[in-house]
Amino acid sequence: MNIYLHNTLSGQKERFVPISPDRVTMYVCGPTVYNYVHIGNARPVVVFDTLYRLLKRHYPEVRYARNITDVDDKINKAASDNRETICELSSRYADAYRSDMQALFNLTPQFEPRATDNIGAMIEIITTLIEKGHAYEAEGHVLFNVSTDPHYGCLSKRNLDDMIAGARVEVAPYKKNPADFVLWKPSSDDLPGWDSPWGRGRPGWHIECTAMINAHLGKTIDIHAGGLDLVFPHHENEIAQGTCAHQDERYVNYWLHNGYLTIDGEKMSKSLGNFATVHELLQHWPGEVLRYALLSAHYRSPLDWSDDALTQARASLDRLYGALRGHTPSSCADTHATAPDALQHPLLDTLEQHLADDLATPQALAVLHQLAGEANRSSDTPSRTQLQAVLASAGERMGLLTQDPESWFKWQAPAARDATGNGLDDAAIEDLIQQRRDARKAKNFARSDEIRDLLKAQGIELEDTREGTRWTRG
RNA sequence: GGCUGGGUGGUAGAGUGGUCAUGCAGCGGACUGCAACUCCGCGUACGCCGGUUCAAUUCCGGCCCCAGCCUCCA
Repeated sequence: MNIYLHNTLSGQKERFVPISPDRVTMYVCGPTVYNYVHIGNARPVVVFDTLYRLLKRHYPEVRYARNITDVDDKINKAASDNRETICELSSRYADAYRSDMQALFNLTPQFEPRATDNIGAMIEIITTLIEKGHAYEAEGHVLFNVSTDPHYGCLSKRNLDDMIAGARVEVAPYKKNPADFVLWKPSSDDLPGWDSPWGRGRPGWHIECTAMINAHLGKTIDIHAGGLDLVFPHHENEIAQGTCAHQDERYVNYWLHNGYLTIDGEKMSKSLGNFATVHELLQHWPGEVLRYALLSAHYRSPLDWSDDALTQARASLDRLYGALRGHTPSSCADTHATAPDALQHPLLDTLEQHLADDLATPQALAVLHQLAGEANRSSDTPSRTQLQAVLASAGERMGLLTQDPESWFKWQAPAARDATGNGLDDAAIEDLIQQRRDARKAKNFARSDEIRDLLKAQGIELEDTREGTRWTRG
């Protein structure tokens, strides 16, 4: 099966052909850790985690790196505002980021490089760039000279003249060209800094990714992904550095960019302040609902984030998990990722084809619902069990449906749990259900309904089945 | 000003030159002590104006509107 990906470089969907058939290299731009990440920051992680899962099924090895930027002026400012050290602050939010991403059912990449662990590699590249005449030193800074790169602008499809005409480029007096960007800048004593040939200083934003890619994945990699807002200037500058440092060797073959999350049609961003953090959302919603919502639109389209979208995502997952009820997930669920032939069903191939077609997740989700319908309709137990296994495996390809269905239905929001006295615990619920069962046996339906209404007032929904009464926390 | 995307039914969101997306919500029916779950059935859409065509939501042209990038942002 061929995999097709939309490459920002060509503006077209292309067949994916890795440099080596045995090993795919992939790098996703991670966050700057000066705060909790918002759900928009999680979109590329979830989307490209889905790509990672797809690639793992088709290639023997996928080397996946997702960086953490832990040196940045925003971090310096936040730490100073909080009166804590830069290291304390960045470590805390890096940990929060990892746990947030895990809560969204993202697999952990092989490499999670931190900028501050790779300063040496950055200094090396900067030195090379100076030697080759692509960078110059000025007033303690080292700048990349964009006019030495004839291809500058190839990713974002713009030329230098346009950018200068835009007149929004910061024009520092020491720049040869207004579009030149900083590779290294001086640090005063109160700021984090490292010794370098150009004095004590710290790296500019763009150089870290290039250095870490070179260090962990190689000079030329297959896939580099991130949010649309990184196309310019971040990735454009990376290409300039990466190719100029290596004799014009290609830096990245496939550039992938996800669209924005919006709120009321407006881009969610830290600077606008219209964001919801993953940390906060997880107090009210299961992580899987957030993941489903993020996958419900194609990754390159804008996706409007709202409570209604989350409510719909949850209802959709209720349906899918409802079809899985009574099915015990296999103890080694992740074998599905490496053994795609373990289960056979035409819809599994359909699902795989959708995912291989530039991550058509909305269509893939539709396949999940088709499978759920088939499972619900099947009357005999063996075929139902088989369909449930297929559905679970299909869901797992997208990082969904990996939980025990009963746990899904009994999930209680941390926010509700903390508000004591509000939520009934599981034992109290089971006890009331037992009382209701007795009442029903005695045909005391008034009492039975009374208990059901009482539970409903607490957000607990009951379902009477042949095997007994199930309940769901609404 | 330059450059990108996009406008689909109540809603979210795919897709296609002439037959079905799918979910949620809604309506009718079956099931149920009554419900819930589930199943069966139902609905209507493609920004505006032209053009090409036997046929356009889908192709072409124009227009309107929206979002984004050009500055830190996934």
